[in-house]
Amino acid sequence: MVSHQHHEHEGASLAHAAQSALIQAGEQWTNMRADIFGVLATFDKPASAYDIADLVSQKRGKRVAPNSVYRILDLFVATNLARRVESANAYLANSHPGCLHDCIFLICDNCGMATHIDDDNLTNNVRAAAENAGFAKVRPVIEVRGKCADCD
Amino acid sequence: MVSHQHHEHEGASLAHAAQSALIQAGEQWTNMRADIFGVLATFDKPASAYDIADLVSQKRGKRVAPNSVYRILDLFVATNLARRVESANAYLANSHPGCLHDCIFLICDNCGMATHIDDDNLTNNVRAAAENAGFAKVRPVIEVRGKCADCD
DNA sequence: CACCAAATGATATGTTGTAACGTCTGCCAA
DNA sequence: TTGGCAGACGTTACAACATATCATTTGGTG
Repeated sequence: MVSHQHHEHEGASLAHAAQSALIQAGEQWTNMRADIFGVLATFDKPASAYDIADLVSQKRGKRVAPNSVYRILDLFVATNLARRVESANAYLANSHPGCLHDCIFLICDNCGMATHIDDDNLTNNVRAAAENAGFAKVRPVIEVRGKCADCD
Repeated sequence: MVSHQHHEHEGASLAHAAQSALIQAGEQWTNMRADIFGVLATFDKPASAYDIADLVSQKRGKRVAPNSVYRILDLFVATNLARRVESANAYLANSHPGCLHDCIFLICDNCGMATHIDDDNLTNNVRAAAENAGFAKVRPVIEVRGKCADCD
């Protein structure tokens, strides 16, 4: 297996890394974006845009509409600050923004908890298989549903 | 790569194989189920439950509610007659019902066309990686978004 | 200041999915 | 025969997820 070294951030360190990555991408780190990233990062399971909208609304004492949240989540996904979990219609903060590669998500059907694996070898094989079949600009979506160790 | 041989059905042959598989599973092959499978099988791209509801309604000259379609699609997925494409919130007929294994779907972002690859080697590696991380009863979701050969 | 671009707000609506309960039909046992 | 049960399907309502459109605010720049 191809070894791959990187830092897993959390808390303030993660927010700071996200801020750097976003600015690096030529985008602004606004208060709204900071709040949304902050809320997203508190989840250990995929968060829906509506969940986030509710919490950010509380935090600000003023309603923030889902569409504003979607806009910013889309930006986060585009800039690799967050990932969309397709099988959950929800989002996760990327624990290593700025480090570009495919992730494999594991989501527990019972408690909803999500974790991720990085295995470039595996994801590259999926990419290769798709390209072999004539696909280009491929974006692998690799998620595994099941029971986590705690719920098993 | 582990070689894997099976028959790819289409048209009436596919419907017949689906019927056999469903009965094999101890379920009934009703007119409604036949109609829904029939419509689903005409698509070469993932079909939403609402798409199917519309077409089946036409075919029967009587409104069939999405609700009913979902019930039957869930049954089809459980019995391996159909697959859910998570990244499209839609469904595909399984071209080899009765043959149980993980599929890798390729979906074109441009035209929506979907195809699938069977690579047991690859899917088993994904399973193994998840089990290694403490997950049980794993169900891999492997989809690749990109541009198909025609749209490239 | 006047202007512009980017970010966010507000409102409406479209799409996907589920819950709850009613009806129909076929079967079987009393 | 009749009563009761189970499975399939119908009907209605609603919840959850997502996008479109246009208005307003904000901060920089000539």
